[in-house]
Amino acid sequence: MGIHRPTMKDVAARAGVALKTVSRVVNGETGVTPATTERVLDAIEELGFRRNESARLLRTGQTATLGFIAEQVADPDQAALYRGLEEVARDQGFLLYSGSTDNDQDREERLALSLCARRVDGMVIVPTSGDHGYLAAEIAAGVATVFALRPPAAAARDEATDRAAPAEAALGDVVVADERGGAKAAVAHLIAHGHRRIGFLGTPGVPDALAGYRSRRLALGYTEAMAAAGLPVDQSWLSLNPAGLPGAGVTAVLCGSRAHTAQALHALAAAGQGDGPGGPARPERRWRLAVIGFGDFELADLVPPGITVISYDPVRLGRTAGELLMRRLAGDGEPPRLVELPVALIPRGSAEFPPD
Amino acid sequence: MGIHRPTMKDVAARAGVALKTVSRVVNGETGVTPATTERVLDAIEELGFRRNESARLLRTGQTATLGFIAEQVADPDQAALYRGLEEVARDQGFLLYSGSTDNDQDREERLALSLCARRVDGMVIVPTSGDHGYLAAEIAAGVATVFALRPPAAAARDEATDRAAPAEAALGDVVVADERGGAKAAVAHLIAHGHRRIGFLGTPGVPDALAGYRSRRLALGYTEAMAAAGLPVDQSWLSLNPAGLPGAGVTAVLCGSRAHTAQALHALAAAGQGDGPGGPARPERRWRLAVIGFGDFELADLVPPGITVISYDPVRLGRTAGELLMRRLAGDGEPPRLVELPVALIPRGSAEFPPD
DNA sequence: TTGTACGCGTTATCAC
DNA sequence: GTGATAACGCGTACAA
Repeated sequence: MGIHRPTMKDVAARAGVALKTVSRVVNGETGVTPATTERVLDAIEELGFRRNESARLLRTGQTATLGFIAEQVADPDQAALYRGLEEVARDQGFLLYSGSTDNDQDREERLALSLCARRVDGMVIVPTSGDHGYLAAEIAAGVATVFALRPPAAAARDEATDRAAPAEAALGDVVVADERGGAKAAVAHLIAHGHRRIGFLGTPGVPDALAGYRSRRLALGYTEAMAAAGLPVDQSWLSLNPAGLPGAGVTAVLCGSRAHTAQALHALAAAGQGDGPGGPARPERRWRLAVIGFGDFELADLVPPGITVISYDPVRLGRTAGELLMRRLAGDGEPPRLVELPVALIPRGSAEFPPD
Repeated sequence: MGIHRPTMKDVAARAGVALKTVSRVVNGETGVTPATTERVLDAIEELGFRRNESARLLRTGQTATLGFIAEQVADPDQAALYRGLEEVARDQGFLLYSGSTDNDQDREERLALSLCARRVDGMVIVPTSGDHGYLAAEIAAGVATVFALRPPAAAARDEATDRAAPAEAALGDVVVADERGGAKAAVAHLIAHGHRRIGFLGTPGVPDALAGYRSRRLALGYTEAMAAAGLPVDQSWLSLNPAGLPGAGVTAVLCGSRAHTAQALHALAAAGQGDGPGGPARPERRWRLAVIGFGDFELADLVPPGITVISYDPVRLGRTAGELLMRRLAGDGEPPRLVELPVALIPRGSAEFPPD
């Protein structure tokens, strides 16, 4: 509003000292008489002065600020990632800007450039699928950048060989979860329990969303694990329809996201004995299909028979991203790293039985 | 790093014009020859110039920045709240700082004052239970402030009469969910299904956490609803132990948080027929206790027999908070408002049957 | 111990 | 149309 916040100048005038003396007191520098200090502090108190950090940071050149750009900050995984990043930021005295792209490349670019215009020291970005060339100039100008949960321009990546395109690889560090390894472990788990006809429920065809990237990585691991076991894969198993699950000809299904897990469980519950979630007449017949989901969720152990999931630690992922950022800010000039965090299979019952 | 980002001065030198001309071009002001504009734009391109927003904002006085201070940003409710706030912020061209207090009053104060020192235009705060007098000076200086999910210094509130202490009420607008009304509706729902001995599982004794505040509000509504129905309340029903639930002498229980809902469900599953979540021998006997939770969660409909919850719309709550903030920034000088958003009972099965 | 002069990168007020 | 010059609120050399 029109209210004029007191500045150091005002404080100096009130205390009858020079600007620099106020600055000294505020910054706790030595070389000020206790008496003057007292006068300055009194003036600060009376005026309700609070140093304008923006002005200070303009002068000193560093902002002690990081940016977090997610596809959607409120998404459980990304919120947890944020949490890990915030831990690091807080410990190091950094403040955090945050924003969601909702999977819109223009929005990502606007957000990122806005943050750069405010001179954040670094950014953690959950990238959309688009091109990230617009960042090159900013990164070259010194804005440390870490990509999280997926690499930038994954479309340009050779996902089969897992080798990143050199240009994109040079943009910044990347921290991801090992979805591919997780899918392998899940399929191996199912095979160990006797399953042979295993399907995948996801959206590998959606290029733009984080969920699409994950689906592709999971599908890759799935395909590799099936091939390694010498099992044939019907192409329809890779494009399963939730509603048609019960008659899809598979005895087990790997779900690419929480949403897909929910869809599968709903479809199976509905197909059970037609009696809905109120409790089937023959509950032991309800779980003919083994289910493994990607992404843990609240009370997964209470959904009968307990939902087996592949999960990772998104908080740790965020912490790792933050630490990489800090290393860069400390002057680390090594080439960009790709960090792949392990995933874990959490068996709870929905995948620990043989096929019919 | 040591890299010198080009400034308007550099651009001016390169284009052979004055500083002000560059400023004019950058801001799209009228009165510049197309030829000069061209030269300036070329220089901008060649140098990779990007305006330093911090410097601009220092000069203009407004930062177009809001702050979001949560107990924990990654908490589902608060992440959703953030999302609603971000919608409003984005539409109005504001950037967002965010941070978590982890329920530590000092941390809240440090965060809030840091944001004020950076001259945010407004803040949305999920307050800790402590005193918020430290904010008075900032609010007086023009920082619009909205408290969300709980009022500041709830301890000083007369929770029985629901009247806020005047001093705290004057601090800023407040947006909360009507937990009290939700508890009333839940208890009435249970009574309508024939229940008479109804318990409450929560942590009303924890003063510091958001969960504690919610528990107290829910317990208040619970008590009122029981009294209104002329039903006696055994004091032990207000301090239930999850493990002792099956033998607590109640036929229904209202849970104060997702965590408590989970505890109750686990305890009941364990007590069921001793066969765990794998499926009870007599599933119809497993739900002797009616359960209503506060706070919806993923796949609540898949936990048999479907978990009935009281829920509200945290995204809407965040949007409301953002809109209140915008109204204040637009110059609204009305006395602080208390907005109470309605909650809804979502019946799914766990509370829709009579007592044994 | 304290103060002066200047610069950070931008916008705003005037002249020319 | 264009350009000096001051100003925003603060930090830093260097002088007093």
